[in-house]
Formats: sequence, C-alpha cells, structure tokens
Amino acid sequence: MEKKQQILAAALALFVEFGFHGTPTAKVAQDAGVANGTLFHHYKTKDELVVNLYNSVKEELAAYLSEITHESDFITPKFKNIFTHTLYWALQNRAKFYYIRQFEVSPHYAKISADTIEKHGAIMNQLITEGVKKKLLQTRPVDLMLSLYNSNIFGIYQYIINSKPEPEEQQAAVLAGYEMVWDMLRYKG
Amino acid sequence: MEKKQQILAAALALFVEFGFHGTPTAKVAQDAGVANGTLFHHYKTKDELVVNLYNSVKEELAAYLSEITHESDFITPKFKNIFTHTLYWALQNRAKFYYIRQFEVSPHYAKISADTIEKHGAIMNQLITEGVKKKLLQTRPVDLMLSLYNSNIFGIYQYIINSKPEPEEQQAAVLAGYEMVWDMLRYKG
Amino acid sequence: MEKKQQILAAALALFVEFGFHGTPTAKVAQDAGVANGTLFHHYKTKDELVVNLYNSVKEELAAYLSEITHESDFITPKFKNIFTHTLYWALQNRAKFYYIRQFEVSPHYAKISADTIEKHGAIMNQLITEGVKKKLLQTRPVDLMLSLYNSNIFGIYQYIINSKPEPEEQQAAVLAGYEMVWDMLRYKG
Amino acid sequence: MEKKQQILAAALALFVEFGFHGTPTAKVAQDAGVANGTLFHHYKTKDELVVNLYNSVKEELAAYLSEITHESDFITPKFKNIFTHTLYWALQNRAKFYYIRQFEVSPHYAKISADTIEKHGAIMNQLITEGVKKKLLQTRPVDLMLSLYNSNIFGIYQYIINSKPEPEEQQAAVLAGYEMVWDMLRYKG
DNA sequence: TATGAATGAGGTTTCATTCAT
DNA sequence: AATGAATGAAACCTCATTCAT
Repeated sequence: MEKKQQILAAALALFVEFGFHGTPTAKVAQDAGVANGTLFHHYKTKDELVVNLYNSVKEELAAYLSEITHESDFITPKFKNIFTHTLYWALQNRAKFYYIRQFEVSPHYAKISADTIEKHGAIMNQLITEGVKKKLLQTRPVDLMLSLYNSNIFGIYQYIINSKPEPEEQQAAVLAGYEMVWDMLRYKG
Repeated sequence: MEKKQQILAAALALFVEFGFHGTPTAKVAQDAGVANGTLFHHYKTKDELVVNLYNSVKEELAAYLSEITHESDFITPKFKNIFTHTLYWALQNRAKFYYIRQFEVSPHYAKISADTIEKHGAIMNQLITEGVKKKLLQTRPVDLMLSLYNSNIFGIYQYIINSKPEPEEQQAAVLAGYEMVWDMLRYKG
Repeated sequence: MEKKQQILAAALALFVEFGFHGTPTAKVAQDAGVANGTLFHHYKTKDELVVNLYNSVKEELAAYLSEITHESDFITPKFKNIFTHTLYWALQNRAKFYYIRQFEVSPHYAKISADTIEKHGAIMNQLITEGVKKKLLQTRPVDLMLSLYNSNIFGIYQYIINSKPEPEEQQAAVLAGYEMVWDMLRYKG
Repeated sequence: MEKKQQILAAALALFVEFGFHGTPTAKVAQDAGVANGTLFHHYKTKDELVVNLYNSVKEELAAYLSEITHESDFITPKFKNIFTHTLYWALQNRAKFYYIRQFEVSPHYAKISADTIEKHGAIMNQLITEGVKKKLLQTRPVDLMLSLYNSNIFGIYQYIINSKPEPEEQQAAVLAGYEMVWDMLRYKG
C-alpha cells in the first residue's frame, strides 16, 4: 500500500513538470524508490496510472469540500464556502490542481465515464439547480452557469498564481473573485 | 513557403485529434504530402513545429480581431465587438481554438517568452486598462480582469460546444455570455 | 553479465571490420544475439560502448602483461619480456590490437581521462624511469622514450602484419625488432 | 577554383576535429561559405572529398620535401634532411599531419591504389634501399626499416605535441629524435 | 558554375511492457 | 508483492545526395 502512494506522489510531481508523455514510467518508478516492474505490478498500464491519479486527486478535493460543507447549509453561504475553499485547496495543492487541468484538456479525459464526470460535478450542479429554482441565481441554463463557475475558478487561480502575492493578498484576491463571480451569477430582480 | 503551410495544416489537424505526443512526425509529413526530411528541413525539431504552430494560430486570431476593430471605437462597443468576435472565430476555427488551449496547458507553454505572451494579450490589456481609468470597468487589478475575461471566453465556448445548439442558438449563447461577463466587469457606481 | 560480454565481442569484430560509424548498433545487437534495446540497457550510448570496449581491451592487455612479469625482475630482461610479449599478444589478438589503434587516432580518444591514460602507461613509464635512473637506458626525457617505445611496437607490428610471414618468421621479426629498439634506447657509455 | 580550396580547408579543419563521420557535408559547405549543392558540384561524393583531401595533403608534403632535397645529395645528410624537415612540416601543419594519420588508419585507406601508396613512399624507399646496399644502413629488410622510420616520425611528433615545448625546444627534440632513430638504423660494423 | 529546398533511407535512442526469479 | 534485465516496436532526427532554377 505504501508503495502505491509513493508511485502516485512521484507521478504527480513528474507529470506536472514534464507532462504525461514527457515522463517515462522508469523515471516515475525511480523517483518513487521502487523497481520498474513494481509500478506495473500495481498499475497494469501507464494509462491506468494516469487515470487513477486523476481520480484520486479528484476524490481528495471532493472529500475536502464535503468536509467543510453540510447538507443543511443555506445556498448563499454554501456557495461562498465551496467557492472560496476550492480556491484555498487549489492554492495549497497546486500540483494536484494543475494536474486536474492538464488531464481534463488531454485526450485521456475521454476515458472518464460520463457517470464519473457527473458525480464529480454533482455538488455544484445540485447547488446551482436549487439556486436557480429558488430565484437566488439567474434564470440561465444550469450548464452555462456551471461552466462559468468552473472557468472562473481557474481564472482567479491563474491570476493569483501569476501575481504571486502574499498569503493575505491571496485571501483578499479569493474574496474579490468570489464577489465578482457571485455578482455575475446571482439573481437580479 | 507552400510546403510550410501544408505542414502546419496537417500538424494542426493531427495534434488536435491525437495530441502532440500521439502524433508522429512521420504522420504529419505524410498528411502534408511531403517527405519526412522536409518537415525537419523547415522545423529543426518537433518542438519547434509545435511552438511555431501555436504562434501562427495566435497571430491569426490577433489579425482577425484587429481587422474587426478600430482604434477610434468607443470602449464599450469595442469590448462587445472583441468578445463576441473572439467567440465567433473560436466556433468557426474549433481546431485552432482547441489547439490554443491544449498548448497553453502543456509544459510547452513555458517556452513562450514573456514578451510574446504580453504581445498576444496586448489588445485586451490596453482596452481594460483604459476602461478602468475611464470608470467604465470596475476598479480591480487589470490582470485579474484580464484573467477573468479569458477564462470566461473559454467557459462560454465550452458550454456552447458541449450543448451543441444550432447556429442561432450559438449566437444567442454568445450574446448571453457577453451580457453576463460585461455585467461582471462593468463599473457599478 | 553474459550478454554484456557478447555485446563487446560482437562490437569488436564489427568495429574492426567496418569502423565505429560503419557499424549500426542494430548490427552489433544482432550479432551479439540480443535485442536492440538490450544493448542500450547496458550501454546508455553507442559512444559509451565504444569507450568501454577500448577500456576493456586495454585492461586485458595490461592484465596479460602483469601476468608475465614480476616486480622483482631485473630491468633489462623485464624490458625484453614486456616488449616481446606485447607483440605476441598483439599478433594473437589482432582485432583487439587494431581496435586500440583505431580508437586512439579517433576523436573518441579525447574522452579518455588523463588519469586513465596514465594508468594504462604506468608499467612502462615506471620501467623506463627506473632504467634511466640506473643508467641502463639513455638519459633522455622519459616521455620521449615512452613515445618511441610505443610507436616502435606499432611499427614492428605493422611490418609483420604486412609481410605476413610464417609463425617462426614472426618470432624472428619480433626479436629483430626488439634488438633494434633496445639498441636505440639503451645506455651507451 | 577558389571555392574548391575553401571546401578543402573547411573539410580539413572539421575532419580533424570531429572525424569524417562526425562531420556532415552540410557543415563543410557552411564553413566553406558555399551552398550545400556546390560541394557536390565539385566532389561527386563525400568519399571523393575525403580521398581528394588526403591526396592533396600528401602531395603538399611531397612537394615540400622534394623542394628541400636534391637527387645528388649524399645519403647520410639527405636522410637527416628529410627526417627533420618532415617533422618541421608536421609541426607547422598539424591539422594536415593529423589528417594523414587519421586517414591511413581508416577504412578509406583501402581505396588508395597500391601504385599511389608506393609513389608516396618512393623517396624513402629508394633512400633506404640505397643506404642498405652501400652499407650505410643496417642489413635488415627494407620494409622493416621503412616501417620503423615512419612510426618513429609519428612517435617523436606525438611526444613534441604532448609536451608542448617552446619552438627552440621543439627543434632540439627533433634533433634528439633524429639522433636516436639514425643510431637505430645506421650500419654498425 | 552555383544554389538550397527537397528527399527518404537509415541510424540512434526511448520506453511501455513482460517475465523469470 | 517485488525486482530489474530483457525486449522490440516505434519515435525522432540526420545526412548524403539530387534537381529544378
């Protein structure tokens, strides 16, 4: 079990730095401190490793978010809570967050089943659907809102990463971003 | 000159379908109708081809945008003009637009010089800077506004692509997206 | 271990016949009875193979010479012993001896460290140094004597090879050569 | 005519530094300041260039030697004259001298006709034959004497190059070398 | 005579994967 | 479960040579 974690950790670091194809499995094994064959003992193919890593990262993020939210919370604060904590998590797990992007733009993403994708987006999907119904969010297609939500998360993250401010500045930027996005999506009479 | 264009065209189609690494240079040459060596006669490296293709696509988009705008235009309509035409161009040049994303998320992007990146973003940078100064846009960091602008372009594009509507629906979606983004960035007393 | 030896043996035969560049690594692997990748598993580079082969041949000769000599031998017979046995070895290991020349004239030779070169020449260097000190050899720079020693080995070898005499003739030629060289280097009042 | 010389000069410098196979014809052309095709206009193949360069260098050396000797000279001073001037030439034309060695050890050498080889060695061959007959040189096979003569030239050259002394030291070393070699080959009662 | 774009065979090297231990 | 030598297909790239201008 230990070794699988080492492999995932090494793969994450290398994939983020050099890309999937820029990273030989031999290098992953070496950095993980295991033998070449061991990697293939745990993951039948390189693709399987790539996909497993994505799923494990996604699940980690999902677990974190479900930890800081509760079913019973009101929609408006819940939205803020999820939005800001997603960014906090991203800033503290940059490699993992970068890997998510990298993976989702790659042809590998096609191998993720529709079910899994839907499951990953379920929380926000539900939240937005409810928000629209209760007239807390604009009356627009849910998919459009969701897509904008996601791309704004990336946009703000990108901005913060590039301008590399201090931790306090980062927090301020997250809040500023939240305000803008909320203002964009909220219901206006 | 002819052959260079053929190579770029073949590379674009293949890279978008199979990814950089999923595309052998031999296949690019073959699809371009030139000999293998010809590709390397014009581009010393596969990497050089990948980067040149990116630059050529970016320049094409920039040329298109500068064609449909005029220095003298007012900021507000100019913003709308650029925003909507960027999306129209993206929808009519999907492979090229997809390639831009693919490239910018890849490690190759690190090879693009800061100068070049700034040049590519110059038009919008200038527009937003001016808009902020004239109190037509919110008083926020220009880089944040720019980052959000870009990510929203991608978000809306993604939404339209995924929900595959008819041309008219596409146009409506573009306008809806424009309204939301403008509402997000515009000055509010 | 086995396979590394097979690769070296195949490389020697081919390099001597066709030269380094006239010999594809694929041919080396094939003649060695191993897969192409196996060669690169043991030698990261073709260059590394070329250099390793040289070192291994040089060490073999050194081992042979140290086998037939003893520290305690007197200088004069020791000189004769080494001189003649070097030639005997060369005549019985023509490919290896030819390879040494081929390598030392090639640009590859520049990659051999000064330390290694000195180590290879250590036995004769010591012997000549001592011979000069004890007034058994001429009072000339040791490096000059060493250089002449080596080139005369090659000269006599070349003569024998070209005139292809019978074994007995070869032995006579070796002794004749020895006499001339010894006469050239020995102390003369 | 000019361009052929430029090509030969560039080829010499590059072949000496990188070897025949380490030097692309394209690089030769570039360094010579001519177009790629121009090289092949003057030399049908790369091999032809390699061989022509060898012949031109050999002829240059032969011309120089015949310039400083006369048919009528006595054998003993003529021998000294040729020996020392060969070394002087070598020291002042290092690249050319190095190229001769490089070429003669390579498989290319097999392409030089026996006639040409004999012609190149004719002067010394004749001199040694005559010297043996007149009991000025030892009664040994001419080929052996010739082979030793040549290898000693290389040996002394090598020594001088490696110990890099000042010009005066070089001259002294040449003379010391001459004395040793003459002492080796001369007739002794 | 000179050019340089074009060619394509062939070379070196990489790398995911297997398998005997 | 773990190893690492062995594999061989396939990738990238080189380069001598040709040819239309």
